[in-house]
Amino acid sequence: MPLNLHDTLTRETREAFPMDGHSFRFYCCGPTVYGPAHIGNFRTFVMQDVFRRVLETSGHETLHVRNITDVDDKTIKQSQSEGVPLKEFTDRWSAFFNRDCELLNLMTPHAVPSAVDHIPEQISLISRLIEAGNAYQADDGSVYFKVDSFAKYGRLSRLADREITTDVISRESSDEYDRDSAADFALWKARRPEDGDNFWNSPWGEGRPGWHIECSAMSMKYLGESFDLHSGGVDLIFPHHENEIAQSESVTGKTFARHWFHIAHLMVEGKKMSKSLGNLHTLEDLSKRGFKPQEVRYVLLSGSYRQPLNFTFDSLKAAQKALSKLQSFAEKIQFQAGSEDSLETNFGPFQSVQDALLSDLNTPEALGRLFSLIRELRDISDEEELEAVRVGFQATCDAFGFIIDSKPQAESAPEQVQILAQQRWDAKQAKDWSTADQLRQEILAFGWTVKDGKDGFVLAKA
RNA sequence: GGCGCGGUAGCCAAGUGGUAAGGCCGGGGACUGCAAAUCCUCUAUUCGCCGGUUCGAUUCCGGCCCGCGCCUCCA
Repeated sequence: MPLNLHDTLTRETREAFPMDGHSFRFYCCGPTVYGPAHIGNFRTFVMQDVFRRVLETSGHETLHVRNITDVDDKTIKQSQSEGVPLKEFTDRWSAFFNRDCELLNLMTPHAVPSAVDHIPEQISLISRLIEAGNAYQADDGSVYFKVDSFAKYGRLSRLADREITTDVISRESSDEYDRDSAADFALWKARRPEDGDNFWNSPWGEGRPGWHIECSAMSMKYLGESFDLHSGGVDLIFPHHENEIAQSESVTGKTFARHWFHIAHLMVEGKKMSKSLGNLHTLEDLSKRGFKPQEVRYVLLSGSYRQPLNFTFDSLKAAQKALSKLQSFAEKIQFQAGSEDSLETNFGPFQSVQDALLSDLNTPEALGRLFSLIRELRDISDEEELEAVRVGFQATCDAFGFIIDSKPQAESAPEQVQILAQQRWDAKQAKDWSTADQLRQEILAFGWTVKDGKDGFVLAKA
């Protein structure tokens, strides 16, 4: 069964398949590294990760590229205000981003190119655009893409016939760059005093690349002039992806990306995330509030990627419970998580879960089926059947990117607490209930709680 | 104004032209010295409002109300 995925360009759900019949090549617009990424950003990256996982658990090979945007107005301004060189600044936030990705169990892309590391490639692309008559240098030294030169401009966003509103005109007049038409966008930005040391030499003088050109240059370098799929948040449809198509196809004359995959935004408590509302959560913030990255991942997968998803603390708590339910199931079937070096492809009894994922990455439907199946499969005792359940559960966890293990790493309690807990257990074995209860209170005073099992106790933070 | 999306139980959220998945919360039960965990079970005569098409619509069409996104560098 193939993976069917909605395509923004055609507005149809189409089969996503590798054009070379072998490896699925796709590009994801990565973060601008000027601060910590928030969970809205990660909704996009988590969905892209699941997309890759669904391909790989279906037996496809992938070639996954995700860039780092490390030069733009924000990175420059922010690094300057901190008095740090741009590279040092962006390296720091790139590392921070990578750490968050690891915490969320995102598979590492096969290539993670950065804009600053690909200045020559971008310059080369711009040169070709000028030669082909699709770009021009304005009086201020900047180079712009001539939107009128690309007939298909606006096809992706369907904004081709949009009117120039007063809003746009006022922005244009306050723009510090000169261009022929308000729709034209910068490929190369001439050096300005406020850019400081952050400029590079080019055939058009000192300056820096515009935003859109980096993704064209890097995607084509690593994936070829024509590749299988391009992805990002919905906000990138216009102008970013529209501009990438114009630049790339003007140069190559070939279809840039065959499939466009866009992820809807995350809302927080029914509202758009914004700094002013104070609802821009990061993994670090949520961790301080006691929530684990995997729980965040679960919430991000609990809604359809094509619809805005409402993030609430209630849903985060629901995710905790739901995951512990999977944990219980894993313990019941004595599941041991395998290595993630290669993903399991045999879903077996969990086939219907994979089917839901293959149906336009319907993660909520897939989760629904997973929980229904768990109820049915938990009482299987035949060892052969049980093994098939374990394998299928592995494939399921691999597809969602969940790490479930039947042996949870218990937080090690202070020695004092462990001694008390052992004493309590001994008292309990001696049926000395009053001593046992008293010790439970003492343990609680240390912030720990005891859970009894058949053969012993487990300590957990209260 | 232009383009686009959505309104499903207390919350999150799927889905279908044929009579509403799943998770959380809540109720009941089993188990349990206590506690927790775990398991079983129950909970929308109804899918924003009003019309239309149809044997039948939450699902298709039209109108209305409400919310949201994008409209030049925000995932």
